[in-house]
Amino acid sequence: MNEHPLIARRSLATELTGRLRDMIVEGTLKAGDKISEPDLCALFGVSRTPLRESLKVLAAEGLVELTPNRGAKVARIAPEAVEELFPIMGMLEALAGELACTRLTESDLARLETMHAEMVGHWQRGEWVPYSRLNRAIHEEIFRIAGNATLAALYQSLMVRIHAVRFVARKTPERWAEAVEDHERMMTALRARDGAALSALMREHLRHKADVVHEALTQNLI
Amino acid sequence: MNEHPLIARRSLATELTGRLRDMIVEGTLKAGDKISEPDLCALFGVSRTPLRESLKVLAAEGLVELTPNRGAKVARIAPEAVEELFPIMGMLEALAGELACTRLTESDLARLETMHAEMVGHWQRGEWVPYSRLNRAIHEEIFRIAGNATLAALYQSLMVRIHAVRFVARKTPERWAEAVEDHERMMTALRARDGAALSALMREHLRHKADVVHEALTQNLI
DNA sequence: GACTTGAATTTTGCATTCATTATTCATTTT
DNA sequence: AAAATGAATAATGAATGCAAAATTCAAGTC
Repeated sequence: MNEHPLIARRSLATELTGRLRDMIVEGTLKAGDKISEPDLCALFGVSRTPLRESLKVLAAEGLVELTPNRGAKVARIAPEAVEELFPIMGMLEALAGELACTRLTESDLARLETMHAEMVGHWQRGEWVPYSRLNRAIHEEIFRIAGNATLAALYQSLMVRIHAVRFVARKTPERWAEAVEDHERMMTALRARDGAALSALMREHLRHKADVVHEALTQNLI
Repeated sequence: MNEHPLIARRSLATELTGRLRDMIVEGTLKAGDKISEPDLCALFGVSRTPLRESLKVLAAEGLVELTPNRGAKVARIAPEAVEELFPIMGMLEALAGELACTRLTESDLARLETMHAEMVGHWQRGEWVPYSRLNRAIHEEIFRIAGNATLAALYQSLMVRIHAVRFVARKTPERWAEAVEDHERMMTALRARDGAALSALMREHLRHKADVVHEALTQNLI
């Protein structure tokens, strides 16, 4: 059925919003950077109208700061804001875990087991980048299994806001081991389909993550 | 100090965003309504540029649906989306309650006691509108006490999304009594500064609220 | 009479233009 | 020389203009 999917048509503003969001998240545009409308217009070859529309959207998302008559800057996330976000994200992860337990199929579990094993392998070999990627993928998979699209989208949007601290969060060996240990416990709870336990574990896992970031933020400022 | 506060300057787009959001939340613009750019421009006496910017922002907030080349409609919230939102809001309320318990001062508690007593009075006299207003105020107060601005803002933005169901949620006498009972228990937990208990209660309270809405949605469609 | 077809009209997306507000930089003043 | 003033320049905010797309509606076909 529906062999010919709708031809996706995006407005320039929508396209720009995505590209700029990527540039901010990937660090091409750094926190605090002034965003010059003329420069970006030249870069993308569009006029100011769609660019300004997308800047307004990014401002609503909290990625850009708009000051009247003074233009746009890439939002500089305050350490306090990060510390406010982590408990929230912890709760969302907890909910995701709880829901995931109620809907988990055998194939879901098998997939998670594979991903988990692979992630642990990367940890054992000290491969930070692929470890991070799988870590992220596992969390996303749990949200997918949870089956609450609004929840997943909300988590995603909060995750984007703290993009700046991703690089800061270089874990010490102890912290890294702690994170892997958290994941081991999470897998145990998943196998038992113990929603309450998984929920609590995921919240604790996020609390640990918050600690890591807090340490990084208080030691060497970004 | 600072007798002359900064003169707040808002762009037309910002002003429009606020006004349109109010119109949608208050029901002046109803869910599913087509939003005609020329009409609204005439209504507010502005050109299309700032109006379009504000529509883009409202679309990002989920209040408006924009279809390429086909204009804007007031977003029609799907029952599934409502059911996805309630567990999320429940978690956020739970977090707010937990945090509030750790920061609650005597004067905070006194204020909540007053509000609660007044709200119960309205319930006893069957005064729905002032009851609702105080109910809302109490929840907002708990978020204020929690001291996490990001959390409060997030809750607020989700609350706005389900504006449409506010009117549906005409409680039956039993449901109304249940809600008041929930609030009684919440006050008890607050007095004892029992964060875990309050957290659980607030989540349950939201679950009840979700039930009321679910009943309304399945019986008579909006 | 219901269903197409296609021109006329309206609406939308984007570029351009104009007015207003910042910013920069040279000049003057202390 | 440092600070203050003001002209020149650049950037932003908003309106207008224009091309492309969608909608409307009347005429034609089955």
